[in-house]
Amino acid sequence: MRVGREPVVQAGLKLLNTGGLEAVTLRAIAAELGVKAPTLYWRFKNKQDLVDDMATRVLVDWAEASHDGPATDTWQAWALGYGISLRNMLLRYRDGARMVSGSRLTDTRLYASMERALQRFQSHGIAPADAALCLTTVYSYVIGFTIEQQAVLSPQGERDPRYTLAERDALVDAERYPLSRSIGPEVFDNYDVRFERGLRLVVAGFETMLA
Amino acid sequence: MRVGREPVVQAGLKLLNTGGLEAVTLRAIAAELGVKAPTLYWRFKNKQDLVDDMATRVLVDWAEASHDGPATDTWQAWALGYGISLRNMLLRYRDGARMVSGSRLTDTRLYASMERALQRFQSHGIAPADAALCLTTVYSYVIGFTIEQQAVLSPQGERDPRYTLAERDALVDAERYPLSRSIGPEVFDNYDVRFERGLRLVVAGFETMLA
DNA sequence: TAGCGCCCCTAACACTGTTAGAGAGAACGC
DNA sequence: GCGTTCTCTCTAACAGTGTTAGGGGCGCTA
Repeated sequence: MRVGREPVVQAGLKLLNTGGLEAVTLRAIAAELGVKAPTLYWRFKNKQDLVDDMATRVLVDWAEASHDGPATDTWQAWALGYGISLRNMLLRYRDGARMVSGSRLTDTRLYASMERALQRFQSHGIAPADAALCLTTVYSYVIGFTIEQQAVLSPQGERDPRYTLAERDALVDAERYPLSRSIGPEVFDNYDVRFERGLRLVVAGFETMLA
Repeated sequence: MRVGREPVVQAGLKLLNTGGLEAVTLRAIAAELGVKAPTLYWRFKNKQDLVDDMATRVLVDWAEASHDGPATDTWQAWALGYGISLRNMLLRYRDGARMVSGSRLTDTRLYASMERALQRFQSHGIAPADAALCLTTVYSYVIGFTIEQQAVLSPQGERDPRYTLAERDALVDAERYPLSRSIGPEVFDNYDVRFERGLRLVVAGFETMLA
């Protein structure tokens, strides 16, 4: 029992951050632990099993850290924090959103966190079924938005050269598509404020739906 | 000039539908066209270049078919149709959402469609910057939601055995997590109505934000 | 001491995307 | 008509991937 599951997951996350999802290879993870690739099959059924664990670990960290932290008086503020902290956690890892979106989450600690979230909504008079709609909608939005962002921007803020604003301007004919061109920064930049605006959209929509 | 880009893209989409994203391999595509794999490099810089074209073609089909079709009197109805038709198009291909989310879109016909969308919003007195917020938020939501759905459900409606409701119930302790357990169908089923509810959330939120 | 189960190894298989380089055949300039 | 060049496809190969089969050392227990 020298090399358990946990060190393998940690090595995988380290590789994820340095080289992205393509760099997460069984041989590289094994090398990180001073071991050969087939050894990993002693702990994991296959690679997807390992990646599932990596994704789950990221979400468990999120759920146990920020998620339950500050008690807010309104469910709106709490829902906003839910989405914002989720995105922040995904952004801490390169390709974090892509990894989580393609993985299966198993750890029951996630259900504990979900349970507390539903309780919180219920204490504000919101039924679990409605709360679930709000949470899953926010979740989908965060995943979709963050995948898009991480395809363009690295965690250090450097931009994929194929996605620069100048590149886009060269492609979009200013005379035929003036409106599309004018919203360039609105589509390719200011991710933080754009994300929060969209998130507020969702929460506000849920609010009006309850009424 | 026997094998152009277009037949290659079509062969790729065919393989995508029969075997999912993992089945889209250069050798398989080439075989589909009665040709060997290296030939594809005459038309495409690399595999990602090819997949980008596949994703773009799916979105162009969507934009030119349903998107501009029926003239609706309210922008709300139009925005709903935007999201619904986008999801429907993604669902027509296995792993459609995953493929689109990871690809770069280049065809300028997409900008033409975007331009018409912005015009439509403008004719209702909505500034392009605001319209862009609405469109990108809906887009992110659709991508995130559909990725999640396609990870669980095949286009023919059959379910990945690891994601059955019974499997979930076995994992979620009914005594400790009663609320989480009660929303099982709300999280694992009824994708169509759940999607539309979430979409209405977003549109309603944009509506209240304008006021 | 004998056996057994845990852990890690080497070797190999069937794939993948990708490149180098050769050759068939049409198109072009002289 | 001839030679050259360009377009397209091929074979062969490389480095790398996930994964499996099977061997062997080490420590525990009977």
